Amino acid sequence: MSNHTPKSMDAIMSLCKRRGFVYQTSEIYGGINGFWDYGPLGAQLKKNLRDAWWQDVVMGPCWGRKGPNGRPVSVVPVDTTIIQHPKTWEASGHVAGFNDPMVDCRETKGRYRYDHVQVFVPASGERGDKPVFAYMGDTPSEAKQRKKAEKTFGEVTSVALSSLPQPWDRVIGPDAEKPGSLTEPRQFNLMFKTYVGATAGEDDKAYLRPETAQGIFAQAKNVWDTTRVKVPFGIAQTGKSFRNEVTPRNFTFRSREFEQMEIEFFCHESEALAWYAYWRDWRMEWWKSIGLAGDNLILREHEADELAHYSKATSDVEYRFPFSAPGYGELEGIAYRGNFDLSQHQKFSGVKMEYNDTERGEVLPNGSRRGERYVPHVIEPSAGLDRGVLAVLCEAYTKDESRPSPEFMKIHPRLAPIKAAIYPLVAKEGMPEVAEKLYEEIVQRFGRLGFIEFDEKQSIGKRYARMDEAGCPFCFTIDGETLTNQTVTVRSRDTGSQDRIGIDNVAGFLAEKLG
RNA sequence: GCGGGCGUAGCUCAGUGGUAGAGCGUCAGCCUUCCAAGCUGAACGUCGAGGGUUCAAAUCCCUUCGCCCGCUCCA
Repeated sequence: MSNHTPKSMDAIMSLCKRRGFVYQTSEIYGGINGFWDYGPLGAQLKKNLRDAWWQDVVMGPCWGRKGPNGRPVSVVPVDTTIIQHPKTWEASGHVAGFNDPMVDCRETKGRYRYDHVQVFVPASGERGDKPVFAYMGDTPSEAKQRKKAEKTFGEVTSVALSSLPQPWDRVIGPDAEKPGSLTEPRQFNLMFKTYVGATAGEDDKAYLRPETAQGIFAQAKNVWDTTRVKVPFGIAQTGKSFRNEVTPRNFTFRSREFEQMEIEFFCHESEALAWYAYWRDWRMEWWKSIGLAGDNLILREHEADELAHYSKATSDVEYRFPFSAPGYGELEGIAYRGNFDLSQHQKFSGVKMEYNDTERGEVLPNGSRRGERYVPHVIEPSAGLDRGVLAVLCEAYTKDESRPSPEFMKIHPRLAPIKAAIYPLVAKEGMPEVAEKLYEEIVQRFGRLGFIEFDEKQSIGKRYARMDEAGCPFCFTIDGETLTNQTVTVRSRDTGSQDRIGIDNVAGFLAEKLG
């Protein structure tokens, strides 16, 4: 199982196109880098995944399991705008973080964050005409360059590249052999910029959000002021975000426009680590429950040196995509962010982000509590919806040359865009009429979950094969026997097996299988 | 952003200077009482786009866009 050959990404992409899961955006104009559209089946698949998340996170959080405080988990939704006050992104750190100047190396083609490049220079300060040695901290270049520098100068000291005057003719790049290969620093704007107002100028510039999280943080106070929620509780949101990725790559995995499913779960600092572990473990189970079971899915705890400065713990749910194998690509990050974000908004907006927790503090004579005011800590399970769809597609793609349909999609019934197909075995002897009647009943009952197919054309094998590629889990076929004993066959996509059930039991069968 | 590969029908690909092709899919008809994706037929292409060379360009040259792979990046 663990050493199966990776699936072909090309084959998956071909199937996605020809069955209408994913198309390239603006394809008739030659496409545009980093943007993808969903076709009919893809749009429904994506909606089903989003709905599954919403159902399990907002409507019935964590499958009704109690939290570490012994109470049901409480989560409420919001829907915030893509364009927000520009100060939002100053507070969040994105304006700074998304504007990192980079330097390139002409010799090695390497690229480095300008403010992270250090240089070994003589400790004496006497440099003369000799070259100095640039490096990136905590990379192999550090030891290597230090060795060379010490050989040249003896005792060395480290200064920031930015402290040296340009052009850097005598600077040897971190991985280069010759001096003078580093370019001037260049700005990369990773946030999409736009202008608010029809006659807007530079003063009216705004950004398309690079994450949905900040809309939640910015409205957290409104939510606890107006909705009677009590800490601990979560706020959830799905929606589009935008990042001008340097290198969009790997089909839809790194797109410039993408959809997130984010939870910010607010709690008291003393309970935060327990909640962190709770969310981390449940989110992992959730991904398994929608069909990503097996060794392609892992939960990876970040090492201390990998953590953002404000995070006390972070883990990723990762999937082994065909293009990342044998490595993994991130589906969801679960981060304990302290109270960094709310504190930042408090600082930048001047609005107090403190929650008045009336269940804490000393007990007063009348039996109530004095209360405790604090800026809540937050656990952030942040998932990529499009990445989830991609993982589901990759996991579902199955090749079996022994079948009439050598390629088919084993999409979990809960997510499958086509839930069921109703077929007359042949288009005669009254079978189409019976099938149509069943079809109408099934559409009535299950049509809100996904597509229900009806088809009486061509041979039954051809129709089954077509459903295999579309990922439809069950086909119900009306045959001659149906007319005499009121039974139909259920043909299962994954095994090709057939079972007879009563025509009256079809709805019950689907209700059980579709969840 | 750099380097490499690729771009011809919905999909997979053949065609390397001289009338745009195949298989699959799609559609129609036939056949078919459970894999018959079988049979017959049909539709579908400014050969990614723009420019150039040539009597003639899918084919050669330049530019550009997109996809894939490797670097780089991923707050």
